[in-house]
Amino acid sequence: MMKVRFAPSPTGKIHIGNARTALFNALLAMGEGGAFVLRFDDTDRERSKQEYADAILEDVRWLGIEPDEIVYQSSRFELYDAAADQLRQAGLLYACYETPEELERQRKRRLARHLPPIYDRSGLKLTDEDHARFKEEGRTPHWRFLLPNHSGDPFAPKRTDVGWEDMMKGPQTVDLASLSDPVLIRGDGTYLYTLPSCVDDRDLGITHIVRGDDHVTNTAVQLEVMRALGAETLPIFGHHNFLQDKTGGSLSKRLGSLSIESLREEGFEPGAVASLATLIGTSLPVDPKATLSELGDVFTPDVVTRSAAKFDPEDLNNLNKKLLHAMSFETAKPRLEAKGISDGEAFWEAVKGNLTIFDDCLKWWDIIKGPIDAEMSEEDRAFVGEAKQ
RNA sequence: GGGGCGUUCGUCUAGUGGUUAGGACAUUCGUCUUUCCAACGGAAAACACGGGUUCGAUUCCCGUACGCCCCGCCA
Repeated sequence: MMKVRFAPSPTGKIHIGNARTALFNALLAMGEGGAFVLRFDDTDRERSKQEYADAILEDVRWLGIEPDEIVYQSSRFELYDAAADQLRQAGLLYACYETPEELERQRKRRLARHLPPIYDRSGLKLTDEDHARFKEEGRTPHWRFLLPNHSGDPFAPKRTDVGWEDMMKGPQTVDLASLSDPVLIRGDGTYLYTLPSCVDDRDLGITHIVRGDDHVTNTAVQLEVMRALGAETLPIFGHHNFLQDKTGGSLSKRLGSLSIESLREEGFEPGAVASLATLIGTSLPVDPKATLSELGDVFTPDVVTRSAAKFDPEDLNNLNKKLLHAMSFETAKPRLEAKGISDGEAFWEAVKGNLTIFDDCLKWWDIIKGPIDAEMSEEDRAFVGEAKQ
């Protein structure tokens, strides 16, 4: 059975770009009757907060995704410990004692010499005495995974292409010789996301992974970690393009107004947000769909294009407007009642298309809140007033 | 510095060695409607730049520019 996951780290609120990743996964699973796992990557105890996890769950549900399973990585450390031991025994996880400052210096030095800023594996050269001395000094190591980019001599790496068939980008290859051995465990003993992610994807039986294309090189590393852990079958990966703001900048930098939470509070329909998040950056027409299953009917991974797509929040207004226009009173009724409008059918019909003011009202409770009353004609004001009572 | 990916109407995109370069959103005009919205119909709007291959390049090749991503004890 197909099983997908959305794995945010609960260190903040999610925005429309994150929602896109969640939606792609959910829609993929939906088409195959698969399961959706919401996994909180909260191995960073400092920055992870339960309130963010709760907020993300609320956002995901608001978009129409009900997780079949919710997992916190913070409750699974024994599994990661076991995996780390397994790698250590296989000689694939080695201790290093460089400080972040030292590593930074080394990177700069290599860059200055026009060399790729890759870790030189000096940790592998440490003798037992070295380790004992560091231990005596009270220094704790961070641990790196030895990438299989050599034939026997780790100090003589050679081009090693790792490839996979990407659901969205087609055939991909990454040269492991162009990467540093990834740190799996920090000096303080906590895990970076790589190992837990691999362990969980295996143990939870994740079959398909869709995520942003900033992860393409990570995927090569993770495929190797999974192989080293003895995974019998590897997940199928898909990397989607990113959304940019109007100016071509990164979306995460202007999280505020585009967080799912604020869009919800502004009164946008979940269908409008989900439709835009899903359909922008694909070859599909950006048509509002009221439900996830309608989106699922048209979505397949191959419609996602390869380059970043500029995203204009204005489009949300139009989608929302269209959705409201098509919305029946039955569907709208609970929404109206929640706002304290008892006999709302006349009001709803008015909002849907019989009033001049509608053009200015992109969300129906703009009308109720009344800030635009001044722009209304006498007639319209009387009509709305009547409908509201 | 190295590597990867990318660049088609304002935006999201389709597509091709010879096409009127197609669609969607937005824009605009019109029809309908008492009016507005909606609906329907029409219009305007694009192949990043420079070389090369070719009878012919938006398409193939090389280069340039620009953008994004990766090369983190972030995810």
